[in-house]
Amino acid sequence: MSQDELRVSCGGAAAVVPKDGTYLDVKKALSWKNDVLMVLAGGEPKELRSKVEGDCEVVPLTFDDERARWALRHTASHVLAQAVKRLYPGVKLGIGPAIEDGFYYDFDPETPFVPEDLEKIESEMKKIISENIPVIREEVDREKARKMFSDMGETYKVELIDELPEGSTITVYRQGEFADLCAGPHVPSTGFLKAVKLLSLAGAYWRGDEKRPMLQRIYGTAFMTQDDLKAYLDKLEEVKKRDHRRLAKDLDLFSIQEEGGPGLVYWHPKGALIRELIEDFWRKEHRKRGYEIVYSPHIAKLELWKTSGHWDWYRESMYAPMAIEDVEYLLKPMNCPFHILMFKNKTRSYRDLPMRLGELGTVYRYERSGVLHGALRVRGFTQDDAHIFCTREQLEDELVGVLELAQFMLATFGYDEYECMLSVRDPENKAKYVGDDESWALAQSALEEALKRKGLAYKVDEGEAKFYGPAIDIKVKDALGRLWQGPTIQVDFNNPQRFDITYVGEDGMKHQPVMIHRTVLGSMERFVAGLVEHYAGAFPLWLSPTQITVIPITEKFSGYAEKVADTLRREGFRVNCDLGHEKMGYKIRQAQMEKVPYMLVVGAREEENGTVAVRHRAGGDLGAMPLESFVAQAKEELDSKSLEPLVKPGA
RNA sequence: GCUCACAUAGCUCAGUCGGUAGAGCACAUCCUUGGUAAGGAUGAGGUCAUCGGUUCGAUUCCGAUUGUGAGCUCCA
Repeated sequence: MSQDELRVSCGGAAAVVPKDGTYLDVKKALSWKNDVLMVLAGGEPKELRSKVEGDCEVVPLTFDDERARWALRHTASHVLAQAVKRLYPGVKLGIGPAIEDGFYYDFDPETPFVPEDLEKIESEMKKIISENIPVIREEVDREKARKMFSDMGETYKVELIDELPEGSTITVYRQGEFADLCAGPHVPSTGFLKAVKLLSLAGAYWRGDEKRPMLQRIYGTAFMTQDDLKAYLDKLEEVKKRDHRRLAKDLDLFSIQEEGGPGLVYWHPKGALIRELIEDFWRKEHRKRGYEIVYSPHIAKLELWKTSGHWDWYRESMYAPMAIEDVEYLLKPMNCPFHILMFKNKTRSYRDLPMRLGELGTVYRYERSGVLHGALRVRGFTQDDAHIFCTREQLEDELVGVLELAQFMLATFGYDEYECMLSVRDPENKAKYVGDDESWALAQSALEEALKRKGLAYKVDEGEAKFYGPAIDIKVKDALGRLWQGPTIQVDFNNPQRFDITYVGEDGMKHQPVMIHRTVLGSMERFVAGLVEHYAGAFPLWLSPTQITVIPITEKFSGYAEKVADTLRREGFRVNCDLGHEKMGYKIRQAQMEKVPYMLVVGAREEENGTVAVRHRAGGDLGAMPLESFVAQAKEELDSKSLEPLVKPGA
């Protein structure tokens, strides 16, 4: 082997490339397929177009690898920008990164884009892709880059260059007539893009700062094949089908009324029933674990909110004060001050601790109109709130108890996967937080220990703590793999101080309790909306508003149908007896669309034998079985809060 | 709050290049008595989000307001 050659190995295979060769040469030499987008050389991710730096072991990276995927999509965003520049030369470029499921590019157009423009832009992108333009990386010095982009009128790019730290390598990527300030990496040419699609158009502030100009962002995505792209678009359709706003309307669960005001939820009978069932479950599980359930008012004197610190820290999220007999009152955005007042109502002993006060407390927060979203983000909502007052020594055990409760309740609803975050204070900026180092250390280690004792993996999120203490934030994964804000548990040393609450210890001295703020479900509005999407509207038996529909084949059997329905009602089921004079197929369709778990079809055969022909909304026809047999199995399903149907096909 | 888009019957949506509107589903009545996802007929139902402007005339064009959606930002 000559000195002008480099030896590259890959698994068992090996190749020799010229000394100034690139990984494209390696690709050729090793006959890699075109799905290789990047390589790992000596463990470092490299573009295919970069030079081989020495003898090394390489690993080809395809779309399955996150880095390669991001490179491909990042190139797609450049193609988008190139297409836009070809069609609208006066447009100024913002930034255009790859994101989780695709990419976007921010533009400052002379005249705003309209949705129809996307089609035009997309077909120009396809042209650029078919031209298979090489994507070339180029290092430039700061002055040259600055001049280049200011000559092009790209003022946003110039701003970015000016903010790059001293001594950093500035790179420009060129593809044909188009050039962009960009750190890379990219795929070697535009022809590597096989399936791209532009998805939506939206506003976005320059650098996410609302004081800066609003740019127009075009979102898109890219895959290796049209089939994969289609699968992704189908998934978006599935998400749309499960949308709680759609399903809540179809299933008549809740609404938001224009006449009533934005962000305020109206729970219709069926939605209210689901909520009631969840709340009953919530109360039962809390009482079991030593919680006491309370109610507190909806308004309180402004003075109270000053004491709690809300007036200083939370004012912009609160509804304006109302004057009542010359005293200002505020609608509550949180329940904590009320629970503190209850604690404070009499002298507390260490024997009273831990004191766990729970409340399904309805709070109101002023949310900016643009952030409201169905029942997920609203202005009035009911938190499943609780505050635990305990000693420092009890803190860790209490936190474990909260985690156990949270895990149990979430599992009941079918949420088995979580991501836990430990939100701690920003070590660089301790002034932002109240309380001494010792308290913070104690709180943090208690939270950490509790997570470890429950065997929960977690990530530490610096700077995400509330001003009064560190927290555990749990995100739960739903049936589509999406993450939802779940339980949050916060340790608070601040409010006990502000309200000067104490208990008398064993030593007869006054001590300050620690406070834990915690919610398991979050809010009833958000939780039920999340459940609607998680279950795609098909609630498990115990939560279904109508659990069983009895369908007589003809009116002749309505007597038997009513008898069956009565029996089921006596057994505690929510039953609808469909005596309408439609055909059976029609009634089944109605029940299917209402997502009623069980349909019992009864006709001559059933009446004669005292049976019911059972149909499950997902499992279909289960055949006939004695009514008692159905009742026994369905009761088991109901009482165990089973997520799966437990009624088995009859003989 | 900001950018862009949208607002027609309970729901999903047509439509009017400006002359006060239509379908399917749902609803009501009647006929049909039918074995596992839509039987038939008839009927009722809309100040085309609200308020202004332009016009002989506005649901249609323009403006404002309200609400909704996609995002930015923020959060239970």
